[in-house]
Amino acid sequence: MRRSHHCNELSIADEGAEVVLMGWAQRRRDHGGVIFIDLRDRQGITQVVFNPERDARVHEKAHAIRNEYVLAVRGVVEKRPGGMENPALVTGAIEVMVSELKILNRAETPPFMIEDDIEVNENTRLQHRHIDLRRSSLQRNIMMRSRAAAAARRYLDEQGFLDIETPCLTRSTPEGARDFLVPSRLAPGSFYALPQSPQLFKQLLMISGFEKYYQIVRCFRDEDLRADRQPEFTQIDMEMSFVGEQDVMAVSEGLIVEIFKAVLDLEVKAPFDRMTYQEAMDRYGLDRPDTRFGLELCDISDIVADSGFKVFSDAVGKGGIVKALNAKGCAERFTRKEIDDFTDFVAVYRAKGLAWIRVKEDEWQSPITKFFSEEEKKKMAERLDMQPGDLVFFGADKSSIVNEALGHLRIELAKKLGLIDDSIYRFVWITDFPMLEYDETEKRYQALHHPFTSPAEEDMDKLEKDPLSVRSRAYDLVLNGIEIGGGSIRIHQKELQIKVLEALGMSREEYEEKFGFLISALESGAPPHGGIAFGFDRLMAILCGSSSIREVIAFPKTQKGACLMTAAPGPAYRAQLEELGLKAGPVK
RNA sequence: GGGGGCGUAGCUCAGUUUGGUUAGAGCGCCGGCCUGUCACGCCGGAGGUCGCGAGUUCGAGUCUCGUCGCUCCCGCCA
Repeated sequence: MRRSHHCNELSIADEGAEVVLMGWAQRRRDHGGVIFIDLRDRQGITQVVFNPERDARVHEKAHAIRNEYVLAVRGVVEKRPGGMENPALVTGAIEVMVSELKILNRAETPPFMIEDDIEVNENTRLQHRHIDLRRSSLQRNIMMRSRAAAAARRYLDEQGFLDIETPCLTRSTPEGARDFLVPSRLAPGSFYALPQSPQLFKQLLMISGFEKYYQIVRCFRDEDLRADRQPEFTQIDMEMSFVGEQDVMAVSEGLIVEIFKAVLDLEVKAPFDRMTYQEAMDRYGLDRPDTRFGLELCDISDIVADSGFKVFSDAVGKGGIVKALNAKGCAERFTRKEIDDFTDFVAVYRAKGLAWIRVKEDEWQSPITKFFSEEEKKKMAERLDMQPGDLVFFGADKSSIVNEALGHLRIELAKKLGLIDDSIYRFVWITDFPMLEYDETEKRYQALHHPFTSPAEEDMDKLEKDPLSVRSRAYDLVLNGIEIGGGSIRIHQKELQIKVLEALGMSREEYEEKFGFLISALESGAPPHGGIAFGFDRLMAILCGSSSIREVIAFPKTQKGACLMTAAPGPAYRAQLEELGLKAGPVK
């Protein structure tokens, strides 16, 4: 038998045709006489019928069918009897009256039902991922991912980008994330590293003159996992020569538009909004603002700098800030207990407390009101637009803590208040990032993006005197509060690259050893260049409406980095270790 | 490294607060009946290392300690 149709294709127009379908037995309904099987393939479901009056032998054979048996059936498409149509099924108007059945394979009863609405522990699902992947929501996600990748390749190819592969076995660059190491057999005691991204290779390709590069590429980072972080993940990686920020952003917008069209049949409007890092931090507290709703933060440091409320005045005195968040009309929306819960919520971000004021008709109900002068109250009320019925939260601390705590509180409040419309996609470019940040534990400057990002032209002279004020030519693309991509215009001149590496506290020996090959490449005629990389898994999670990227990855790892199907990672054989010159336990 | 949640039948969960007879339910599975179902229906049945280990106790699914796994978050990570 040879398959003639998929299980979503047949309709009333095919009535009378003899067809062959192949797929899995989704469900069996045996009425003693007639037997119905919902036959499932990757496209859909068709009801096939075994009727003893039509064919006693094939009906008898159908008794053996159980869930997930693999079947081939030949039969005639028939219009279902009046009133028996199933409108929930695309093929619900017809059924296939089977004349020939071949059981291609039997199957053990699956550990869980192949249905979407059933809730199964994730570890059971991951142990039997091949079965889990049969569920239609995962089939849909994986198919959408394939369509997105195809759209990206088509678009980038049309734009003149070359798909060039870069090595997976490469050199460790102990900057940024922890590397996965791969021991070398031919050079015992030496190690390759798996790439955290093809960053340096794509820059080298620009220096080689390829001008436009892209790759849908696996990247590896040996850090702790999250719902949106796996140890291996996929980027849509791009790099272009002779471009500035605007060029990279424009190509990126075109790419995103194409992907949304291909996957969701949705017209996304470009160009996207732009916002500086500073504005994002001021208004939203985070460098990846969710701009689908308001509830913005407001700085009141100047008003309370000399306040009688020590928590506020001390914070400002020590160089910190005081910011507020006005939850309009929420004075009665939350109980005292719930407000206390918000204090616990922000404590996670190291906020020591969360002050609040309920604005009543004639007074402010709050433990802190009594500390403020009339003047301070008046200014606060004005700046925060405090109206009766409002509930205002305050954070006071170092700016990083206040912003992070209130930034997350803002999102939490929006969720609780139903302010988020998850049918819309709000994109925003974040620009003008600071070039460096100070690492308290290591007592040195670190690149916020990476050390190959170019400083902004006009800040160049501040690199030595006031490094923290230098802005970079980096840009992130944020969608609904999630960072989906980031990139920069790179440094293409040796002198500047060295200056930046030195600003990061590297000695000449150190940068020569780690990045000597890049520096010498920059001397060989490097064109100005820049690029971007999109987190493909995160993008797909948003497109699929999933809260975890594990739902858009065929074979994801658990939070401990294990693959429950293959039991990776596992011990090595002693002989393998010996060949590699390694001593490590446990061994087999 | 730290904090929270979960772990009882193949799956989802109740039972744990207050220790006490033979650990229950729904779905699934197996058998029987049933010719128009689509979550088919009816009858019957099988199925348990209560994650694992120690402790307290006359007695532990239940209390204590340890440990393992899954998950969310902080740190870490761009």
